[in-house]
Amino acid sequence: MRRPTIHDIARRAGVAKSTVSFALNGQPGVSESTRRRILGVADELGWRPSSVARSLSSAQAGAVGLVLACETADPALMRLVAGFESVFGPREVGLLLQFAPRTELAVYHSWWHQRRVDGVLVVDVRVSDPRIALLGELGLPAVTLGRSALPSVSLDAETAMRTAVGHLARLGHRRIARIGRSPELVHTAEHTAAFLDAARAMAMESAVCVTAEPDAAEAVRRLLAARPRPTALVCDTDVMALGALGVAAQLGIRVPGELSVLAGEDSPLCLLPHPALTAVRVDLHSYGAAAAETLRCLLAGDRPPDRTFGPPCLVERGSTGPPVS
Amino acid sequence: MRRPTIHDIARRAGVAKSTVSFALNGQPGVSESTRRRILGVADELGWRPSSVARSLSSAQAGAVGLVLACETADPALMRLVAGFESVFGPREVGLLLQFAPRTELAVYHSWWHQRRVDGVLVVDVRVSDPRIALLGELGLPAVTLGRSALPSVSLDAETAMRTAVGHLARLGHRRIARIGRSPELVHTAEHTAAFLDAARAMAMESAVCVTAEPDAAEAVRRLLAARPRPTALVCDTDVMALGALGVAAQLGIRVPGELSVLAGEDSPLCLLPHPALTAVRVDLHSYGAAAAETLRCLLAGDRPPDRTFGPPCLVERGSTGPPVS
DNA sequence: GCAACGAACAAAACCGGTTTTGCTCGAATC
DNA sequence: GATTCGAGCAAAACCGGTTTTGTTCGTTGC
Repeated sequence: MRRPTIHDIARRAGVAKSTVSFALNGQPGVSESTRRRILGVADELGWRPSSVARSLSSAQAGAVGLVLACETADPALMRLVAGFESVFGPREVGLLLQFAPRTELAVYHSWWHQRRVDGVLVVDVRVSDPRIALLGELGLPAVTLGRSALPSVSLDAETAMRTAVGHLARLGHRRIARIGRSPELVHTAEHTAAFLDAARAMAMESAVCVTAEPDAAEAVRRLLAARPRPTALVCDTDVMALGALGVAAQLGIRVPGELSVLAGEDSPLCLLPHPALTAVRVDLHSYGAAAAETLRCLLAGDRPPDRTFGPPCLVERGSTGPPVS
Repeated sequence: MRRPTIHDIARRAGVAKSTVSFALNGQPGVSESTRRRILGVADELGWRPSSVARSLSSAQAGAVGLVLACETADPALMRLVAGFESVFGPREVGLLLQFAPRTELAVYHSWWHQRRVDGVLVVDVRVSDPRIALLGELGLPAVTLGRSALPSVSLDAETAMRTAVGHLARLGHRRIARIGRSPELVHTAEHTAAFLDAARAMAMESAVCVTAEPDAAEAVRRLLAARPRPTALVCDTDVMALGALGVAAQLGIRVPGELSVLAGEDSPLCLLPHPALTAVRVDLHSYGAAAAETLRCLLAGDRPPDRTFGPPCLVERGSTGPPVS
């Protein structure tokens, strides 16, 4: 099947191809009758613009990029990506995905040189992240999920942690712990600070934060080996929360009686175990969409304000309850 | 930062831009000394080809597409995608992702018209899938994951189910059940047939297959309400298996004593619960890579043979054991 | 009645590559 | 010594759009 070009339309309508271009783009300089004739022919031929040709002359790639560092199939990421897509998809802006465990910087370089993308979304921002500097240097428009020197959209860690810790406080917990992802992540750092703040505000007896890297189950085991043992555990991700439930089951610790488990993100996974996981729900799809919207603004030439996304809300299920001493 | 073009190189090296193109692409017709000079200048200027310009003249998009129907964040999908990427990423072929719950066909049409992609990968093939017909009609190169009229790579359902059922048979199970995804999926249909075959071959007393749609937990509950109750349950996905463990816990059914649970795919999720899930391991990353490799052949002009990927292997963990009557 | 103007369109340049064609010149052939 | 021939390169066409520049012609103003 041969795809029609504006040249074909021009020939068929008996006009110059520049006229066709003007007519199709609603530019002035074409009489109404000619415009209608051209649109008719274009429709008849089933013409659609070649994104490549348009990109070349407009110097716009018509795509945005996302580089993923981890090969670990984080379910949460997929929902973020779906959120990105909900903004760009309908606008016919492609979403280019690349996995690059250790070569993220090279990918950005490559994309920029090849003019493959108009902008990028950056997830899992680290403290003093080299990507931020590079993107600024290249002048490649970017929006980060998590605060950075670039335009960003971030989660409301304070409210999230106040919600989580407040819930546990109301249930009567006095010794709480939290397990998060790598401490190098801005997300983790912010949530750790917010967790400790909230714990102080609620006058917790103890509040400790540990990292799930490299082995989340081992980290949970160590936490639960402490004496006195924390009676509640806030897990940054739902996967960690599932893991915590597993460790508790293995150690014969009853949930929620002897240990309350709270997931810092909600997803269908939280419904699977018994008891189901109480979670702080963040709408990752909307979060992703908000980031995409911000990038869209940036690409349109505005300087979008940094946004905080939220607030999260608590979804109470069976994995949290009053501590039994 | 201005990006250098071959025109810049040509001016600097004092040659025509066609000569630069030949030199950079290793074409004959350029003397060795000129070629070296041009490569030197290109290197000095930090030149990289514009993918857009190259696409326009070569009539190749330099990208392949993937349309996802489901917004449900299936962790398995991410690993497949990572597998695709492991083939295309290093070759600087972009992976374009689009979520299109009900407009998949429109996306293919649009991509084809816009010349956005050179080919597509199709996941979750359904019986009599309209996408297959459309792709054939458009002549858009495609590889399906799961058998179809198009070039495909599929899983070895027979071996997988023989492995799973054989394991259960050796443990002494006589009444087994299986829960799978939508029966419309080719993947499900093939695994159902293979499961029933294997059950017959092992002279099972009973072997029933149900679908997890729309509510997997409810389906498991119904299965476990049957009398006599099946003593083992094969779950097509690891998420379903987690759900089955949850339901069993809720009903007070001990795993693996009263019910063995086996996951049809392995992932880190299988390690989370206690007992951890015995699984039939399929390397989804390699499976995705095999599909991508097949598409690459197709794009290179070969007609690749349909491949079966496998065989899977059994990873024994705690969720399966001899039935206690 | 003639210059000035603007509407409507054609023609051409451009984006940054690839590919075809054409030209020049030195070496080999007869 | 005139004729091929081919190596090495320049020039131009091309991909399919967008954008700038030119051209024609009817209308308006003085």
